[in-house]
Amino acid sequence: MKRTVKQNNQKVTALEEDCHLTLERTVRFMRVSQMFMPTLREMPAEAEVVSHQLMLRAGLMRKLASGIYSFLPLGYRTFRKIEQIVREEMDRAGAQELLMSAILPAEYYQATGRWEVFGPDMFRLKDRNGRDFCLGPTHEEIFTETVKNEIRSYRALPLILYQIQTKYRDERRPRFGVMRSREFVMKDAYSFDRDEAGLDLSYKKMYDAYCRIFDRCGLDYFIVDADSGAMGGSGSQEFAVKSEIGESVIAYCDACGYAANDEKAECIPDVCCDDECCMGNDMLPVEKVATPDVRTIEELMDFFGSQPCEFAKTLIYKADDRVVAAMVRGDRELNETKLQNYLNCIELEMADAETVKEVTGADVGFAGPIGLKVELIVDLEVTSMKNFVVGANETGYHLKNVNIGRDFKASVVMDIRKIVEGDKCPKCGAPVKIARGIEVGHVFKLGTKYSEALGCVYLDENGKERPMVMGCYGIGINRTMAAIIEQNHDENGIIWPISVAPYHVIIVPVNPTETAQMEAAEKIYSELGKAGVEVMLDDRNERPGVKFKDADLIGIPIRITVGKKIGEGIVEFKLRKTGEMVELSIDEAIARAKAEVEKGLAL
RNA sequence: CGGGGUGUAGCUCAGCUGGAAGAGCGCGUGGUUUGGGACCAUGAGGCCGGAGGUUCAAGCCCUCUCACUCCGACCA
Repeated sequence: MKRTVKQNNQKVTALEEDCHLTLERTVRFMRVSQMFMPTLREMPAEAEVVSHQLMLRAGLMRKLASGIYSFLPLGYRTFRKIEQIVREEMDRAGAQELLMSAILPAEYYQATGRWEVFGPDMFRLKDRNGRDFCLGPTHEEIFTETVKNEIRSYRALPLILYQIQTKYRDERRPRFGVMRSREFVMKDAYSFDRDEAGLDLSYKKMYDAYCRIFDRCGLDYFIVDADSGAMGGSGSQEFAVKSEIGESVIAYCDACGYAANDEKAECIPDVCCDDECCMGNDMLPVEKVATPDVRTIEELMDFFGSQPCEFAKTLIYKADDRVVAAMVRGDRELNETKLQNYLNCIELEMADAETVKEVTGADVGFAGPIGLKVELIVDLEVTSMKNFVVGANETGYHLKNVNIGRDFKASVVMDIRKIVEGDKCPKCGAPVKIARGIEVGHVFKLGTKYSEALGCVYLDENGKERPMVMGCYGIGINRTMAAIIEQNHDENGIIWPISVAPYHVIIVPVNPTETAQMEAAEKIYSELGKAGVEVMLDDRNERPGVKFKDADLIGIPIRITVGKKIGEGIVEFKLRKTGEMVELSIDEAIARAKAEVEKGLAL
């Protein structure tokens, strides 16, 4: 058999494109009277955010322990549909699915040092022989190891592998139901390329697949530049669903489309206020001012009667084993991620009072740059300030008219502040806005961090050994599900997009004791099901109000109500999303339902 | 990991100054109902989170502990 060198931009035939594998096998009929669907009338006390409340109320899931949930039939159907969308789009992008174990031996993590880095966030256990294992919090090491063991030649690259697997992280504070849980399902993909150019192609494929996935899920999302954090690597973007309850803070620009999360967002230095204190003034002589009990910026403002931007604050940090100082304008916040990246440390925290005293010789609140013995990282913006106030490194005193360059020197000047609403966009200069988002997906260019640590190498055309260039790509399935609910609900319950709805249609006979109504309902039920529509029949002997409330709560996109007008052959057709309701003949209702479902799945 | 809050029926919660464990909803049974979470009758359901202590007497007071939850810190 002739061996061919795979290209990252390989061509596939139209037939292959059409027939990309789908594993979907779905029950299409469901009688509500038979269903395990424990809906709750009242709001569960433990739930704070809407998605969490609705997932419990609609009987999608139940809690087993803090941050650990079981999915019930209705919830699991949607869960699997999201998985399936992810699967289809990964397959379409040429990634290959496999499944790694959830329980993993410690040695792989020890090899990259992450056995220690993860710390208590990792669920650890021992086998009967006392060997260390963990429940996998992420799988970079295992994928890398697997590929390392099997791939030798550049001919086998590029390669993208993925799995949809349960992950375990012993979060310090599980929150918001499934949004931050200790057990969750993640799609994680890993790309292996010969070089950076190959990585760029693989990354782009995954990026495009992600856009399709979140579009199909009906989500409104940002794609933002992100910090690659402990993952290491050269570039990273986050897919964040717009939501007030999101834990990612995003700076974005309507003018040019720039978006970055707040850890990453680059800050353009602002000239602090007006010409009064900044522009063209000569440097004034330094003055020492007694400022007893004046420590915070607010107190300083009162004391000096001036603007916060006429101060610079000096923050003392502990970075692993060393102590450093960081300086930002008085009204700014330090971006710890930026500082941490520069310092290349694992732990970064504000120094305790004792350390501050040791380093500055003064109590907390009087730290300043002059005479400090430790490394001093100064924010870019400070360099444009003149004659400003700093701590004197002496309890009870500040210094006035201090100037960088003349009075003290920075070890390094760089952007270390946090972006705020109204700052200049780093791309185009327009004022940026700040929003919150739920991180549902993340793509990273890892580079060779893991392949080098684990010896995942290949032989190139010249027989030379080179580390594979890797990328990794995650999507939180549970979190995506919750995010869809956050963006698609009203006061009555969930409003599923058709693409992920547990069933497409629910048929509600108003009075199940009326044979005419039941017969018509049964007919619609069987015809829709035969046509491939997923359909529920609410055949419970309940009052109509109960059935309507449940139908709304569980968010079935299309409701067909069979009531009194069945004598005239008329039923009611209602869309959950718009509330639009029309009276149609049975056949028209069936046709309309089929059309709506087709439209909803077309994306 | 720090700071708060809450643990009483399946769910949501009340329970006064320490003195016989309650309501609404849900559930079983019989009946009446049937267009937005019905009504009547009747019934089942409790280690008052756990342990210790104070007291003649503890759901209630004290100590410890566990769980859940919120805020913060932390978080590929």
